[in-house]
Amino acid sequence: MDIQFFDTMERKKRKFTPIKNKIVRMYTCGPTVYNFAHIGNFRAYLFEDILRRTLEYHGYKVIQVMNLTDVDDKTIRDSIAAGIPLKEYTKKYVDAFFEDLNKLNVEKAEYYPAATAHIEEMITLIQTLVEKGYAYKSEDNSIYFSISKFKDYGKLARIDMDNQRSGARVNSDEYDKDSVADFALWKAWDERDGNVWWDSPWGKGRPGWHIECSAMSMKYLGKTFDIHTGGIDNMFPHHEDEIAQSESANGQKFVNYWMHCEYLIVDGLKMSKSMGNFYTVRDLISKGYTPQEIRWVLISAQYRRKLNFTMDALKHSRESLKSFQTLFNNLNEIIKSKKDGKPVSDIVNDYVGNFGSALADDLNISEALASVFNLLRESNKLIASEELGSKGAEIIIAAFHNFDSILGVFNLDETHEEEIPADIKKLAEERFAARRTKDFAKSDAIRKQLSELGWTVEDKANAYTLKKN
RNA sequence: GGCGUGUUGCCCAAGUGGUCUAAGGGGACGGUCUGCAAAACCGUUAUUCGUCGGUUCAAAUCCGACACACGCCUCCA
Repeated sequence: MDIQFFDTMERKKRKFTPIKNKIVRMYTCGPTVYNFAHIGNFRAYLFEDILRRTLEYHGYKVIQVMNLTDVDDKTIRDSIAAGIPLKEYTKKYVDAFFEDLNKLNVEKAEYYPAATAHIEEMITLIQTLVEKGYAYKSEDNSIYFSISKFKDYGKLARIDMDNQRSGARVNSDEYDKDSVADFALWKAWDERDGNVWWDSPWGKGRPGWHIECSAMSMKYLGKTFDIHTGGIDNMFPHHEDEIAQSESANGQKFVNYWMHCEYLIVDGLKMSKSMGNFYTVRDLISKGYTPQEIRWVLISAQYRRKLNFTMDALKHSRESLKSFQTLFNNLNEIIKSKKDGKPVSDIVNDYVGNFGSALADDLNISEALASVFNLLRESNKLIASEELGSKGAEIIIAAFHNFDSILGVFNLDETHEEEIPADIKKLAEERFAARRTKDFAKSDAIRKQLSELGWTVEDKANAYTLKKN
């Protein structure tokens, strides 16, 4: 099946063809580890996860790199403020990041290179740029990239530098740049950096932000690779600068497909670290939401659309997931029953086919989810009319396994049963007895009581089930 | 000032020239089932896609203008 992605560089959908047959080399911009990543960050990482899983679903092997930016203005500033060495300070957030990724069921990338572990590679790359005449040294021994030397500068973001505002403020430490948009490849040490510095041919200092991605992508993926992703805010200047550095140094195309994830907004407002209106994954978990619920909300809108995150949406995700779980429990019961039923493979194959082709079309998750919900409804219909046999139930469960290889939100492997506290169980038994003797007044009273305790009773002909509200 | 994006039912959200009297989810309402509920299922809920104009045999989909919202041009995914 053809896969197509919207390529930011060309601003249109393009058929995806990897450089090497069936192998996809992909670079995904990772976190700056100076704080807990927020759900806006995770929207981007989940987009990348869906991308990765979709490629794998369609038979590709993915080699993914995600960088960890563990040295920059903010990590230095905050570690000094906290009085903790940089390495130790960032480790806390690196660990937290992996914990959160794990909770959200994000597949592991092949490489998570840290910037501080690749200073040598960056220095080598900067040297190349200096030798080739793309970079210059300022009075304070910083090295800047001269965008006027790279005539394609602005091609990704479609920015014509001659037309830009020259910026209301220019940092005092950038006074000696040739042009305002020139960016640092190497920053000479100053006292604000404390004891954070590395030796270089230009004296002690530290790398600029953009250079790590050029150096590390080259090391792990080669000079030209297939896909580069990130949040849309990374498009300019970060990705533009990466292109300038990489293509100037290597004299060849940097990336074949650029994919950018739109913002997540919260209750209609832009969310960013600097505005402080952010939720972290751990915030939401401590409010009682599950990682699956969070994942469901964050993947449920197509990546190129703004996603408006609300608590309502989170609550709705709980309801949706619950109805799937109910179906899985019912299917598992039918499988155990070994009974005969109607053939289902035609209808299941249709929905599975639609699911795969929807995602192959620039990750159209909405259309893919429509298939998932359609199969949910069709399955419930078959169960309600008692037409579903154990063979059919197995086929349906297999289809949901197939969906979940990309969605990663279902709990399919075991029948999911809630822990029922003894006192709740006792009340429910009492109610069941009352109901059997047709003492409906008592039965209804206990049901109400249970509901207030957070449990819903569902009656069946000669049984009942308990579910958490 | 430059560049760019969006506007689809009560809410979320697909669809980007004919199969659209517009997928899917949520909500609301009515029904089936049930002692009553819950769950599940069925039905109803946009002849219409921000506004106006144009192109076309044909437009939510293309073009233009306008309105509103938002983003980037400041090391925020």
